[in-house]
Amino acid sequence: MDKPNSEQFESTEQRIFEAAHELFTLKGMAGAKMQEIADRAGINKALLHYYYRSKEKLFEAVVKAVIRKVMPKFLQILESELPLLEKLEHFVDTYIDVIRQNPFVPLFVISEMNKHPDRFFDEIVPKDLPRLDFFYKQVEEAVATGLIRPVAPRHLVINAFSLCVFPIIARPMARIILGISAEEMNQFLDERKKEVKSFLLHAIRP
Amino acid sequence: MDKPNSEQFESTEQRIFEAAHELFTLKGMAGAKMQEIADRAGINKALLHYYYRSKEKLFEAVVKAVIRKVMPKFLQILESELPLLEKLEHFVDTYIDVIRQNPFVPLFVISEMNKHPDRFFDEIVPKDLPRLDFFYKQVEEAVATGLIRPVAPRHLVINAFSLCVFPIIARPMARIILGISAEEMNQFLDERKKEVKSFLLHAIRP
DNA sequence: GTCTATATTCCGATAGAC
DNA sequence: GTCTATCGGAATATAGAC
Repeated sequence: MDKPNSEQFESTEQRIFEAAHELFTLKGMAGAKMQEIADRAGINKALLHYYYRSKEKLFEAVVKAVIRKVMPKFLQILESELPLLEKLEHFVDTYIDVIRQNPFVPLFVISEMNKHPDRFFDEIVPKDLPRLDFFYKQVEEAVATGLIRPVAPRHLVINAFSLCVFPIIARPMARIILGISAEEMNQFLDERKKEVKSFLLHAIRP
Repeated sequence: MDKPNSEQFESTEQRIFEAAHELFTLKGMAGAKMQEIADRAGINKALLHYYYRSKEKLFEAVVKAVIRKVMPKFLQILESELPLLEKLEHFVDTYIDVIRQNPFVPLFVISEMNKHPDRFFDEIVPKDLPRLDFFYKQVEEAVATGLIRPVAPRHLVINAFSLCVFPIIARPMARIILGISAEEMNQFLDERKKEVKSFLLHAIRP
């Protein structure tokens, strides 16, 4: 269907996007160069401008896609119909899995959000993001019935995110803090799902 | 003692360093420009090269200073002689305070560590960093005496760091997750010290 | 030590042939 | 749609006067 180039199963535009995604998440907006992106996509620099008008636009496209893909996913888990404790376990399991597979994405998003906070709130974050109303209600009910001790629902959410994300995005720093080898660090992260679930559930038990 | 310039109480070299510190932590190596740094230091671009040979060297100086100043500080708290539970509370209190005053430093360190992990382990991280041997022993004893439930000491350390650091460095993201205003986010972070301490201590109680 | 002026390299963007 | 060639500006770095 396409040009008979050996590896050209995806469209050029798609290949550009993927190369840009990889390099932007790795090096940030200023650090990634158009030439590099073109090289990785296996095309010429001029084509970048043909498909996306400017570096700025290309960057925006990547940021927007990442945000719109990642953010709703985890909020939806929290808003699902699962019972509270299973839900928290499910959240930890899937979240840690996804982040370990894409370790640079969260740090990229956090960095860029800090550099241009206004842009994100005005343009990039989808207006229809799930809110956590159901989750909050579920927590309050669990407190009322004595299933868990009294906890502030918002802090519980952020605690769950923190415990999952931080050790992975700050992996080299964690290695230094713990004073362990790369090998041991891998093992440490392998234990992480079990440990975080245990920690979370113990923290909120009555 | 110096030139009688109105604001020149610190040496030029120092002013350059501080300007560089500010801009590098804010924008990263690629994002900060030499011209900007010179402007903020109130001197000429050429002087940057007189004191520090290149942008690369200036950047290294900043990174090295930040790491060597910040990292030992918190490890020392964990290695202090305080009883375990008070120590954890003290750690949370001071750590959250410091990070809220310098919200960009941890993210900067984490980002740069991810970009050049080897450099850090080889050159930048001080060889005499405190190790957490005493802390680990203290945790094991607390488990043995029944003061706390059985927990993996390393995960406890990283959990404490995660809960303190993440919400502050990922502040805009946290705002989006929680769907709250800037005002409410401030209040949320004000509650944070209390909530983290409570969460940590509940998580490890027998 | 500090400045102005300039060299040099790099990078984003465009023109124009195919 | 894709390429080569090139422009124009920005950023790092140096030369040289004071």
